[in-house]
Amino acid sequence: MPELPEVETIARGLQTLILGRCIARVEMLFSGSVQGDRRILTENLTGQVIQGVRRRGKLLLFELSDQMFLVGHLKMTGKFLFFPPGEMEINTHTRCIVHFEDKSSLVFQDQRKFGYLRCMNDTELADWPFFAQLGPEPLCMSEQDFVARLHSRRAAVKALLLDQTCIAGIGNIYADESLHLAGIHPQTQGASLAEEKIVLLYHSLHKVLTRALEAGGSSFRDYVDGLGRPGSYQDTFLVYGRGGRTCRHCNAVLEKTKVAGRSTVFCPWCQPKIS
DNA sequence: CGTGCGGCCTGAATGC
DNA sequence: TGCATTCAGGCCGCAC
Repeated sequence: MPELPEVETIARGLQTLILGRCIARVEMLFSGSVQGDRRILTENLTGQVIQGVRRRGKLLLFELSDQMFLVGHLKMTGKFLFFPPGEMEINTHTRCIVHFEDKSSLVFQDQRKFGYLRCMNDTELADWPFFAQLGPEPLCMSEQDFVARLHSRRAAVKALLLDQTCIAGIGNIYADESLHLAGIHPQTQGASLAEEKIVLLYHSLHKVLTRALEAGGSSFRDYVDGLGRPGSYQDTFLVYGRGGRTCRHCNAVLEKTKVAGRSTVFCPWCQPKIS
């Protein structure tokens, strides 16, 4: 499930691979993977040149000519794969192929069909509610802003980390990992957290995201970057996917519960209920 | 408005 | 063995 570090790794990798390439044709193999007008994607992109590949939250933004953007959300199983000329491989999960003029290609695969592509200009992008309502980037926001956003809410702190309008880019893996590092119980209400605890969480989140970026992301299930390479941060998971096993810090048995409808693992000793 | 939960989708893992 | 159930999870839409 690609979160901030994975999507950032994909964006950086694809940037070097497809910058300046000109789109010859966009081929949709499954129309359900397009949001909005499908014809814009298949008809209006021909001749457009890739000007940049960026990330905002978990969104991948391909910047094109004429203030146009090809926007992609990978959700859980989405992948963007680049293939040099003559090397393209497609399978039953291939949803869309962007053919470039030099015969190289960018393929969108998505087993569970949750992910999507959409094409829009800069104004439409800015007016798109999901994009407009995204919270700040965790690696760019200030400590004070982070404290203010969590301290003013009554929901469970884990639900707040997952709320993309509160903070953008965090998913289940990095929520659990950063809460563990900060020693905070995932069910704790934002408003009842001591300010110094929220500051600690801010720095823990920074640490976890930075290390995950250095590791090229996490490949717990099937994440790979634009060249099909997995990340390695899953080797250092402290809690995610480790329910029932022992805490690497104190040897207590890690508990598995549900918070905000998501499977949640935490250490009952390192992350006590009252913080 | 803030919060919580079901549904979407597929395939791997588990249960009987 | 074979069938049925459970689980994973980002985000939308709905109910309270």
